[in-house]
Amino acid sequence: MNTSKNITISDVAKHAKVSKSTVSQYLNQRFEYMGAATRTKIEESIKELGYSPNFLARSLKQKKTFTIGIIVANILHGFSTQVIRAIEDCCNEQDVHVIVCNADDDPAKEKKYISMLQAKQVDGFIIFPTGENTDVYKQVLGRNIPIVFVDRLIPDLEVDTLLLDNINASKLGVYNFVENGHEDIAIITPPLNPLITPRWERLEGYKEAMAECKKSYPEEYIISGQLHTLHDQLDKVFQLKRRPTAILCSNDLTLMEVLKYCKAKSILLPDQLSIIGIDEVSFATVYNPALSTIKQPAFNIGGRAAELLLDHINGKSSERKVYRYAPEFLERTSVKTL
Amino acid sequence: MNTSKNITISDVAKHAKVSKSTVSQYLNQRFEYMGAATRTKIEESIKELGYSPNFLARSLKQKKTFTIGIIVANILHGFSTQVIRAIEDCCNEQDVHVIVCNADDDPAKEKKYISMLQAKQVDGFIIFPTGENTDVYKQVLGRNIPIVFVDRLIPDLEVDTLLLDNINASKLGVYNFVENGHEDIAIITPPLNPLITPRWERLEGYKEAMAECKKSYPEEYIISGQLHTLHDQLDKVFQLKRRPTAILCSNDLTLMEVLKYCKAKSILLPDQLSIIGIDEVSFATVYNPALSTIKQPAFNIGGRAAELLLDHINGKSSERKVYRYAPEFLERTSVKTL
DNA sequence: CTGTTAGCGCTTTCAG
DNA sequence: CTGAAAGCGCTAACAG
Repeated sequence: MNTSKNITISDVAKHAKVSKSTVSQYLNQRFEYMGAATRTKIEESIKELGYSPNFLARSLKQKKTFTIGIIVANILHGFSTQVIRAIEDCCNEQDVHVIVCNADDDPAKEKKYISMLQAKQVDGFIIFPTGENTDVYKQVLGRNIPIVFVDRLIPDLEVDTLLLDNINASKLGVYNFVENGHEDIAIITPPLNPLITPRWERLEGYKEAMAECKKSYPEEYIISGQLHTLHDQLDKVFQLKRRPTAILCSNDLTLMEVLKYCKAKSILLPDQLSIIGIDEVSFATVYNPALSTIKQPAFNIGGRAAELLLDHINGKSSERKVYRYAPEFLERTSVKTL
Repeated sequence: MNTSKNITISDVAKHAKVSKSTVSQYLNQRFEYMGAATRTKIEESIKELGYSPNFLARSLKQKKTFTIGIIVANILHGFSTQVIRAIEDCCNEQDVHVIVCNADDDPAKEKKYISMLQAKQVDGFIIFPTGENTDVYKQVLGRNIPIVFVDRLIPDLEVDTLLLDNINASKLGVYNFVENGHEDIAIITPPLNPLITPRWERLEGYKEAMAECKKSYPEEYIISGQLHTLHDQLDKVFQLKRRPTAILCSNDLTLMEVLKYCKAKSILLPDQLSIIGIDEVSFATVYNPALSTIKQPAFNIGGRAAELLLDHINGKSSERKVYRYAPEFLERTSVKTL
């Protein structure tokens, strides 16, 4: 076993008294036309010298790095981390590496990361897009580097996109409230940026379901804004003479805000307020009361995203399309029957 | 802007009518002795051609990838993800990339990842070691690739190691129980693998604190085992005539198990059982009751780990040592005063 | 079945 | 201030 000095394929070749290319053949498992003796010689030399091949050099030559980049809009969402885990599992099986970057909902950061990863010659991208970098996505695609989008739709781009059936996710929530006798149902969501698909789709689903169920709601019932402003907004809603008896939380982060608020104001769940959250959270079952949630099939989404990307990378490409995933309602005990 | 074909430094050189090396100078910000005219010419050519440099080639030449690898024993611990976030923040500032691998508490997987990352020529490692790969760590060190360990001590290795003062973490918990009048205090921990520092140190802290406080405990109060066996073990403990009134959860995962158990058995917190968890959890403040926790300064640990590693990589090395971090007790309402 | 040769795209002396 | 040339470690024809 060597210390310090890097040992290369030539060293192995010399030691085994063969040429570099023969060693290279060996490394790439092309034993077919190789003498058994040669093979063992090389094997031994590699062991003795403690040689390990330099991926960089190989990648440079092959123009392929066996590495993909993931750019996630906001790593703080449980959904993102679950999807990432699934992608990693899938990629590891095929010995492809994954580099994860968190754009922090900042298009400038996203752009920077895309450039960095391109410079690193990643073979493809899985992106949870911030939405404001269509030109950058186009440029990547123009270089024939495949992309798969997750969670958000980007218009006018021929790219596979996987996301929740958000409309139905919200509907599931509203229906459950209605079935349990609720009339005054509010929704809470992060800022309604039109570029962020799930947000407005989930709101849309809420509106549609409310209409279908013939429930009216004052505009204050659409509680939306930066996380830290939500507390004050909730305050206002709860001072309305027509107080909501139920709130649909459009993601895990807003759910946390509602929980914090209720705790601070000693609002008893579910007696004084019923809640349902879109996105599964780790503590849903152990919370008091157990939280009813609408789960995204994060694992399936991540796995499929990885498969699709890997297929495109390997040329097993098919037509690009949008894949919608059905939400799953997990009924627990945070909705009171009125 | 080009499509498909890769454009290289030579293309830029040609377009700008200078030599490759001049362009290289430009890319590396060595403008000092460069004609202003040349500089603008190159700048424009780069823009026009949509050129972006190939990191791989540069890395191959410079024998430096500006990439570090993180190998985490188990990504499911909230602590791990927090530390990783801190490392990433620190590295991003210096434009170094991070590749994260999850060993899943499996030494074989850890070994495989270390090899892969070495092949990728990472400049250094931050490892949450599984503990059973000392020879591999040595081999890496032998190649002059720096390592920093986090969370777990590896004997006989001259490597910076950052971890919690586990003994005192447990003590903080026990003391708080005792101050609140508890006599029958148990601890719950994952399997007591002697190679996994925090586990036995936390148990040790429990024992010491109990001794200091002159509290006795039957051996059943040391509840330890794989997560899925904990439910049954808790059952046994609660059938003891001397039932514990308090449990110290030695990490976030065991805390979850206790919470699940209490929920299943309708054990009321904190009236029928007081609990404190080591490791902060996202829902600690919103839980009912709010959970008292002992927090690790994950952000500081991660940041410092990155700094130390980057220093070693850049040769600004100092003596290797063990850094201990003080735990922080966050008192909330999951401990009842008897 | 094995060796020779020519690069992959970039950096880096060293001349000019 | 700029260019020529060598080479990082590996792969891939193409001969032999």
